[in-house]
Amino acid sequence: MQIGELAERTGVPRRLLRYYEEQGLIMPRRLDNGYREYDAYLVERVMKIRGLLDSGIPTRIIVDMLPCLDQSQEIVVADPDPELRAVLVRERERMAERISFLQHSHDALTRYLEAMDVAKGRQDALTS
DNA sequence: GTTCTCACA
DNA sequence: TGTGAGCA
Repeated sequence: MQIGELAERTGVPRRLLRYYEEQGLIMPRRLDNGYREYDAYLVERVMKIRGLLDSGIPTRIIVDMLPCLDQSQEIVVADPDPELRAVLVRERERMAERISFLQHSHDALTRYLEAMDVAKGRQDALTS
């Protein structure tokens, strides 16, 4: 598929897809006319990349994680870099903190919605 | 329609 | 990290 279709199927603007390519996140083939040609599996990959970026993971780290993203076969790490591992552990900790924060916000929202429903119930009881 | 690059928030 | 503009 061409860039327009991938953009539509992933919800990621064409401009951004080219940017991801520039960052080494995706490598489409080229047609004879120079247009980019994307394989179908890249739809999922782009969405996973989006998720990682939205979680605050920088592109340079996502590049290193690429083999784990296309989870088709077993992950083989040729050269286990201890430094990269340390970076990834820190990222995972930051992610856990954000998840915790979101969970608290989620719970607070749930309580507020319940309070709204209670208020609505009182209102209905009065006006009926 | 697509490509690219440069500038900029 | 991501966008806008101008060009071919």
